[in-house]
Amino acid sequence: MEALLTNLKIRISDKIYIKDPESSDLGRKILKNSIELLDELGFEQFTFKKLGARINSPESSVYRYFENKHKLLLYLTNWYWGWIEYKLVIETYGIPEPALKLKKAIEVVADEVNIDNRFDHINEILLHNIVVFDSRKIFLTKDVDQENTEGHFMFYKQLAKRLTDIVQDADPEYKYAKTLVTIILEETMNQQFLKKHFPTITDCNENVSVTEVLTHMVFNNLNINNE
Amino acid sequence: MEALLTNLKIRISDKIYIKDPESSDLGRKILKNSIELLDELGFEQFTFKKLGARINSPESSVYRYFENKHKLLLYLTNWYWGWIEYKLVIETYGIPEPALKLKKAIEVVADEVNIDNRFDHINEILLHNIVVFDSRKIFLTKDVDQENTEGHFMFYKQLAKRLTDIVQDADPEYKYAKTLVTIILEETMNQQFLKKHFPTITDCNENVSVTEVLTHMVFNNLNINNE
DNA sequence: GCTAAATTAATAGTATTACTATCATTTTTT
DNA sequence: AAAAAATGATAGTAATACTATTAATTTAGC
Repeated sequence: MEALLTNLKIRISDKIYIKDPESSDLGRKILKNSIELLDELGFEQFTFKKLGARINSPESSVYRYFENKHKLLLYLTNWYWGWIEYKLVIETYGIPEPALKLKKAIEVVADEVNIDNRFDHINEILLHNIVVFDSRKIFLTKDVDQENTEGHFMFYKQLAKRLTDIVQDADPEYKYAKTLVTIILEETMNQQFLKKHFPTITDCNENVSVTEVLTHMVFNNLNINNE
Repeated sequence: MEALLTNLKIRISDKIYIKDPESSDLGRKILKNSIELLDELGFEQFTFKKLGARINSPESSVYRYFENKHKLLLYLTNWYWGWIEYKLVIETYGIPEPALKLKKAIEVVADEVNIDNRFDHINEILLHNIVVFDSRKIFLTKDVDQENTEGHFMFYKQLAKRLTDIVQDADPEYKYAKTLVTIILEETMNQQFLKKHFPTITDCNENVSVTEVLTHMVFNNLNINNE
């Protein structure tokens, strides 16, 4: 099965890029190196000029792929959520029991990330760091609403919807499934951030995983027969 | 009691500003107008030049109070959390019953904000909008760790600690009090944000308040006798 | 009420960022 | 081999995020 799925492509909306970065050597080089550079510098310090210097291309060439660095970050986070959704579907497909399915779903979202060899030139571990650190910045701008109508956050919303269905399947009576799901998604990232930078105000640490805490919290909230 | 407390001052660490903005007319003008302008423009579009234009002072005068706009935002969010902590102490002081105290605490953190006449030149409603929208940006920079050691996030951590004690009082057996508290704090803001910009992925709306949902979730998690 | 000290205004200047434009060169397609 | 497309090399602009300097004004101490 693994072998069959090589050279998969996560399809990102063409409104996010000017020229599909997956369609050329330079484009793929931009993706690979922007992930590495974003991880190193953070979003604020990252510039197309620095990226250009790193790949020995003028910044104007980068601008032929992405309008600006915000769109590039948008591309990468969409890729990340698309990838998580993809893993979610595959890994929960064969599980008939709703509670077990939910348990697995939380693992897919919250567990530590490993390199996925099916996708070349994307370092999923570094990308995960970027998502933890910078992904909220794509929402938190004055253009949210317009970007939202343009479908720039589709993958995230789609993933939230899919998870909501799983929660609702596990407990059809539960009233706040949507909020519970956004808490799972946001707090996965937030708790990972706190664990690293503010260890005194979180219970997550070397021995207690984010998955463990969130799973506990979710199942405590739901009313589930067999668990 | 209200009257007694007029002209209170929330003490912000002097490492955050160059000159105390509460100490002069110009300083207070900077605070008042930066809150309004940040609310209008958002953090990214806000500049000291625009602020200067609004208050008819050169930007160089603003730089005498704050090193840069990041520090200004830090000042304002610290003020906000200091204010919430202050309200928390006052409003929960007389409540002996731990569960009720916790209930009240969540209200103080998550309820809609009103103008507090004890603090002139600070519009708490606008400030709350800024906190919902921009406050995460003070953490999410490459300098977090250094800023943290310099005590720039004291108010937030202090508030988290105080809330953790209240949770632990209500249920001494609960294992994940710290994480529960950071979820209350962050999701207060996140759910308010979603309610406004992504209503399809949250249960919070006109009729269902953020306080209600978070309270439900917290109490569902804890093991509490009388409630 | 005067002097000194501190604060603010007015103005100019610099390095960096976030782009856009142009044209030459290389690569790809047919 | 010619045409089309992509990339490189280079230049330029407006805005941002500051720093510096000097003049004018306000405030504080006596």
